[in-house]
Amino acid sequence: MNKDTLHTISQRTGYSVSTISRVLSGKGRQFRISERTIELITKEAEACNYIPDQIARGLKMKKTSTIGLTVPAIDNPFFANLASGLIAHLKKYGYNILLADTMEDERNEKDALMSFVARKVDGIVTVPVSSSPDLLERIAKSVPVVLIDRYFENTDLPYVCSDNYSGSFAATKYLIGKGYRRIHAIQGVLTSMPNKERVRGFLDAVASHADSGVTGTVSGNSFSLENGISETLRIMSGNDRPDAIFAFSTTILLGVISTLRRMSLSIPDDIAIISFDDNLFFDYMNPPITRVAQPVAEIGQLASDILLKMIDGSLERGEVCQMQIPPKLVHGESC
Amino acid sequence: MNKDTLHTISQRTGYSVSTISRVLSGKGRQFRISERTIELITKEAEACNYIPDQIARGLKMKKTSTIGLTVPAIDNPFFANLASGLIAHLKKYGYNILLADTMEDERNEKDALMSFVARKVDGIVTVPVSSSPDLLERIAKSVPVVLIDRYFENTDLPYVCSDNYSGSFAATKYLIGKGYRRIHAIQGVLTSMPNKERVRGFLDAVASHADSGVTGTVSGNSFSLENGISETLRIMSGNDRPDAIFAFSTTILLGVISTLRRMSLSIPDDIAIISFDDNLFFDYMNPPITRVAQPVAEIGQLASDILLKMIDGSLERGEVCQMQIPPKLVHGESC
DNA sequence: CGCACAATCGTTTGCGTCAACAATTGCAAA
DNA sequence: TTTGCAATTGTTGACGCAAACGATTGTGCG
Repeated sequence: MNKDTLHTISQRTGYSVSTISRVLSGKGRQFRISERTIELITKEAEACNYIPDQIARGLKMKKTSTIGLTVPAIDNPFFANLASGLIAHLKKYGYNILLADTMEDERNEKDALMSFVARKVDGIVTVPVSSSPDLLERIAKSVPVVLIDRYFENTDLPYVCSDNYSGSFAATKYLIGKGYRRIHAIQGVLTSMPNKERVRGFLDAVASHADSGVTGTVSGNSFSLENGISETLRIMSGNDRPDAIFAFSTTILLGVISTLRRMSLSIPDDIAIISFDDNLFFDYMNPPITRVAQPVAEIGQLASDILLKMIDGSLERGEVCQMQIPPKLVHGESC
Repeated sequence: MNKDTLHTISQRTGYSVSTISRVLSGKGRQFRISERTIELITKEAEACNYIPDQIARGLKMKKTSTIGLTVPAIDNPFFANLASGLIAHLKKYGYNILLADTMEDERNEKDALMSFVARKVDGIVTVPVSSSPDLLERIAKSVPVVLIDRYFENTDLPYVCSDNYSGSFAATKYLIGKGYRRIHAIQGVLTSMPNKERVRGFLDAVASHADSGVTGTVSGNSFSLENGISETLRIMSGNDRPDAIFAFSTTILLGVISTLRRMSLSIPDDIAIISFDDNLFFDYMNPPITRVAQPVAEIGQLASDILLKMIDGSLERGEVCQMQIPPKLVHGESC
């Protein structure tokens, strides 16, 4: 299979390589190759199962029909869903996906991005883990790049993410509206933009109800299960227990839940829970979790649309294109 | 960034393209290029941020350092975990991953595989969705291919999957040991090998206890939430309710759980639940789910090891290499 | 002083494809 | 008959890299 090249077909049919090339890339009519020849060549190509060598074609055309995608952890459902949407959407336009899992490691990220450049991908979609945009900005000069979920201040790199501020703000307002007064937020990586925005939204919402005695505290330092566990333990063993916990990620949430359960505290009777992110399982938990669901599909769709526009040139290279999509509050029974 | 080629560096340094090539691919010493020259060229390459064009290199070397991976649905945690393990493992050997999501569609699978071939991947790992091994067998003649999870009878295509029969058998035995007597299994896609094996294991286990009055029934036809819901409704509204349900996948399980909850039946008091597959969430459900956990990481590891051996030739092309890994019963509190 | 042979680097080709130029017909109009 | 032009197909480089094959020095030795 697939040992044939334009050359071998040329030999077998007697036509020149370029005629074969033209016919098989659908330009036969355009170059006025006779119907008879077209049919003959097409038949031969089908017979021997010819598949054009994309490597050779890529070298010549400087276009690989490949998009590089990096995510911090593909086994995180949020990123898996993102990848799923991106892959499906970009496939429609004939693109293949080179996927790299950076495992939240800056070095892996660098490796992956360099590899993408070396492989001449037509574009890059990335959920960056690095704290600096330097490398990405260098790369963006020669390849279209779109960031997702996490982004940087003071750069023009295009990005799409959910509006973490408003999502966090709305969730906190919701808790307050439900009557909760001592709310504690367990945050993730301090330096990441989404986390900063979530903290800001949380604190602003609390501040706007300060006169009704609402207090908000924040602690934690990682989007991990362990962080959820240790912070829950800490705050619940203090003498000023909160009456509601806001988990800034799914993993944190699981840590919170398992710890509360071990302490025999019931949700939402003893303490209310609300979380960021969404997951199929949330609706099947006991109780179902109220959460701020990020519009993953939409984010992926928008990001790829921007990328495609940058590739075909309909979006100026200099043009700043940064968008935040409002997340949705999904009601469970945990508050 | 990355506009330099061996040629431009050659012009700037005055050395020939081949000298540059040798130095930059680490063969300077081997070709007795002088230390001075090596250093000079290396410096220049670093200065201009030279990255070898992998497309051109691929064309010449007939090796792309790329592995193609197809999964039926990357947003399914089982496959996401699989991909995660594979990517991490293959990265160690310098391979990049072309990921295709076939969305359980045979045509997508064909597209993806053809694309892999055209892109001259060095190897293919696939969770096939097609019911016929024809295409894969054709491809396997020119590119190393390893199947995962699903496989075909009567082929020599190498595969790695969990031992569905023994897993299913053990789970059923466990239920019986716990005292359950009327067990119903909700199955997935009838034609898929894993499903067939699970059914066989289930029925064999039941049969081996037929004299103690154990009965086993099977129904359903898809690894989906809907199937879980409709089958649960059906069997629970009959006048011969089972006392235990065996869900053959996570999605089926969720359907079962939601339906039971809507019927206000409590687990495991009113009815016991056991499931195939594993998931982080299982431990945080209420109650935690007892399940047959497939050794995803191990499967991925083994599959890539086999693939690597096929690539470097240390595994004969003709040699049959098919392995089934025993899954583990993970105890929750749902039985 | 000439020659062998190491030490050091260069020339050229080809991987498979596409595309810019050419080339070859035939046939109608002048 | 010549000219012109449409209708067909061919030739010939790149693309950037690696490797096969050479080429040029210089040094030690007989």
